[in-house]
Amino acid sequence: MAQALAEIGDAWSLLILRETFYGRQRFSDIVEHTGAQKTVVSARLKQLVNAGILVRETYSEFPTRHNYVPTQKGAELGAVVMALTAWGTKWLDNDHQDDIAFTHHECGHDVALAAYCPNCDTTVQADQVRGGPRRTTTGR
Amino acid sequence: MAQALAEIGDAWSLLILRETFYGRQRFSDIVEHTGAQKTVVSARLKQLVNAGILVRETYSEFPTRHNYVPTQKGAELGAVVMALTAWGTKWLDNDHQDDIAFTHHECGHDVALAAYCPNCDTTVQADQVRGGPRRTTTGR
DNA sequence: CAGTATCCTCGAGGATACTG
DNA sequence: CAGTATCCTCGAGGATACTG
Repeated sequence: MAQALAEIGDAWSLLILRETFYGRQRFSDIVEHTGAQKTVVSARLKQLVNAGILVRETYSEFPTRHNYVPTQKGAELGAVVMALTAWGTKWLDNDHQDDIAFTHHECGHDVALAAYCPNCDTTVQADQVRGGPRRTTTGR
Repeated sequence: MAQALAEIGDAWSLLILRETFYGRQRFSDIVEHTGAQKTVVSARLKQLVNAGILVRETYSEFPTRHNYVPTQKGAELGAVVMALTAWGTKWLDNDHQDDIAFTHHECGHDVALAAYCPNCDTTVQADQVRGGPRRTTTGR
């Protein structure tokens, strides 16, 4: 997890990534919607492209226009965004202006994150989930 | 989500929180296992307690000993930790020394995060999930 | 629009030393 | 052990101006 956090960088990266999920994939859109400085967006975008989380696609040469599109690796950070959004919605008295909705493509309904136990083949309530160090053969 | 990120603070907070999930709830344990400076841990702990994510429990007066225990609000950040860990495991070639395992209390098996559609009453594959702005601003 | 180049400030966090 | 107090450095990011 520490490495995941290092790879993502910081909050700006996640905010930028969310914009690309929305379909806000152009530089100016991202700057406008995240409220970050252009220099910051520029730096994060580079970092995210470098990490293989986004790809830069040039869709117009004259004038120069790029889209920053999530890769598979980037798209799978959607779970992190979902978890964060769900938590914020539940625990923070925020306005939901900028919230992202994740919907089931087939039926159009909102999906939620849930813990799933492959053994019992059921979703598991949070209070039935225990966290602990993963035991490896290499030990401590 | 922006507010959630603000409330959490930064990567250190999440790393500290994970330790408390483990059961590493004492100051020195946290310092040792996160590798953060004592000043940093002290600051983050204060911030997390203040945000209602952790509570400080004194379990010994002489000598002074405290446990930092996740509240319900804090425990529910487990989903964020799970999402981050799962992503790191899949996409980063890391060593899993410090990984946290989340298990189904009833059967002891590992649980995974999944998107769940209440409408269809099924878990939904990632590629069947679409993200979009919640407020109907017509998308573009 | 889509950035890069500079300058400058300010605060986070490392190191170290101290207290209860 | 469980922190707090200081000092100091260094780099992130705001402001502003520039290029293609």
